[in-house]
Amino acid sequence: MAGSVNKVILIGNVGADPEIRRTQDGRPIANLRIATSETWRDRNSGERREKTEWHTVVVFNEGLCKVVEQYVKKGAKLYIEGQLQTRKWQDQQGQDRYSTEVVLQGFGSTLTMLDGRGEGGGASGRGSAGGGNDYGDDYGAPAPSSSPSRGGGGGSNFSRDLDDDIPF
Amino acid sequence: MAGSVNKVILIGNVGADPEIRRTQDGRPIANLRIATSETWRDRNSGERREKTEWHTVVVFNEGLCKVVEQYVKKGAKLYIEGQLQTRKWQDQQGQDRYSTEVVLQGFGSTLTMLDGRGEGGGASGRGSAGGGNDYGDDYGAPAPSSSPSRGGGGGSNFSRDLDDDIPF
Amino acid sequence: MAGSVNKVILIGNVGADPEIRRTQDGRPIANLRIATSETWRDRNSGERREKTEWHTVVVFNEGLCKVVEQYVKKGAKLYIEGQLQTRKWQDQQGQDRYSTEVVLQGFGSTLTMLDGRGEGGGASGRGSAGGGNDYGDDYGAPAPSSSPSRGGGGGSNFSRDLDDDIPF
Amino acid sequence: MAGSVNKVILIGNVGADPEIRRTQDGRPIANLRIATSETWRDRNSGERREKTEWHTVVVFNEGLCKVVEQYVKKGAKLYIEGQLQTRKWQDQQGQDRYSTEVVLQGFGSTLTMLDGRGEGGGASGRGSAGGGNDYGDDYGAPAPSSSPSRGGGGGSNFSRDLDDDIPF
DNA sequence: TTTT
DNA sequence: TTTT
Repeated sequence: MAGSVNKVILIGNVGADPEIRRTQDGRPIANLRIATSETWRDRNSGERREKTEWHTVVVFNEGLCKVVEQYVKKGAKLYIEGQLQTRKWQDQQGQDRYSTEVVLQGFGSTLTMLDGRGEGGGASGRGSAGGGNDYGDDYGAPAPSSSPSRGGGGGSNFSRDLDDDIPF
Repeated sequence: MAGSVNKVILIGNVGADPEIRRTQDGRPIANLRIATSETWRDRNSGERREKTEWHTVVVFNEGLCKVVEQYVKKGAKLYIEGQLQTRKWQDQQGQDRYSTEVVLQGFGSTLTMLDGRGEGGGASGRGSAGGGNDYGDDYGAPAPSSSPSRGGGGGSNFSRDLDDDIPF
Repeated sequence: MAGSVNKVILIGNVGADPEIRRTQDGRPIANLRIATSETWRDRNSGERREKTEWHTVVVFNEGLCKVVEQYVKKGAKLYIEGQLQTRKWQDQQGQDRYSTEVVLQGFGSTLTMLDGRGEGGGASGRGSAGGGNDYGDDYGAPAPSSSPSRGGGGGSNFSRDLDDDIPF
Repeated sequence: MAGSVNKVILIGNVGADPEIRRTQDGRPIANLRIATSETWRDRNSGERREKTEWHTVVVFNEGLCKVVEQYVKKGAKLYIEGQLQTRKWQDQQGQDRYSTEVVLQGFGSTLTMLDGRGEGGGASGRGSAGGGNDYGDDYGAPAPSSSPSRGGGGGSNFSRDLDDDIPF
């Protein structure tokens, strides 16, 4: 479909240290749980109320996974830009189940640390994405804020991620 | 949590005529299924490939529900701005299940028709939201593009929606 | 025009303490300068490079102006959601000049503090916008994160701001 | 600055056929004027009012420039995702002037046609950006919806665009 | 200068 | 289940 947009923007806090798994062919996948919350004052009682929403974020991009692995800890405040994706799976009873996740994978996906933790000596913006690979040519301090690399090394992660049916 | 953002932006097509239900106290809730899709060219085969993602959109705002009811039909192209929300429910076996939806409810939620269908004589932007109610003071043709009303009549839909545990 | 979107999202740091002015009829207007920056590694030299962009942000909303006045100081990190607006003015030679600003005024505009400074005892999200006025019914600590109020008191700021030709 | 975001999202109509210029070294730059507008009903008079905002959009990305050149005509409805950028220039009196533009250049920039005009036989989403070049490997119908290519041919446009001081 |  |  021409003219389609699927974008999620979150600013929230990481609920637990991220898990990093690997596909059979060695590519990393990071899983994050991020909380966003709203507070408001109840019209009747005047009490302050809060509602927290938990989001599952899945990072397929190799460069962003490195950032997650090195810098993102429980409690970190992140800016996330990704896409909504619902995947189907079977539970133990063989029933179809669906899980919706915020996926950071291809073009336009970003993860930025907002609380300045873990910065190993240098700031980095998305501009660092200008090279073929955000991190491979980065011999100095790694980048705590970054965008996915594309077209690096043996081909784009993006198209392969869509082609393969990665078991996750 | 101060400093939290939970935002979803979609541009896609409606998969079926919307369903409008009502809560016990008469407020409307509209359900939409929206498809977004990406196409790309496979690196190896050179073939064009496509992946469609389906999103469930739930509209709690009364004014937006009217717009949905009157103008949104199967096939319509929409711009949606809402929030991610996951709700828990029990299946027939009594097991916990979770569904993630794009909710249009409070501040910042928008729904805009992008294909010009169904426009009953007048355009309307989000500026129409300046009044106490987007539609109540709209003596002419209703607005196919709009933002939620707030503070109208007997209280904010928003806080009541969050307070009540609406069975949907 | 039906189907129009004009949205700016910034995360950056405030360059100087904000200025608050007032219109003839007493409504506040806050001006902020916000810096965003990108860093990247030069492909040839391998050096890290940085480019900073400065944005002028104008806050018309009364509630958001209070937040700015009380909490936003030089150096604060903010999340801003507003609209692009270009206004025409005459310089001293009588020549037409144009200035483009990020305006926080009506529906969908937000300002959120991301560094936790200035929080006077309670967090507040956009949910607080559910009432007729975000701050007037806020008997406790004011909210450092908020969305514009609408429809409060003597009418909507939004429509009046658009109707009036405020000299700013 | 770690943790910086500079994003503009527009949906609007193109006011005139785009202009395409070239830098000394042959790279294309497209200029677009895009109108967004809001309509609302005046609180007092009840009249419908409209305000149109004009945006200058500058496309540096080579692939997106091709799309603009081939498909974007006066009147087209576009979705644009870019960055705010203010550049300084001197007028004929030697005075400093500033122009703020929405720049489509590097990571995260997108241009999508929303009205289906000009589509030469095949849809293309941002997924097409998975390859080294969005258009170079596209021997079939060109893509009316696309994302910038990166890392194609003799280096990233992005870093060179930032390095060079392109006279535009 | 667009669009509705 | 949409759209191209």
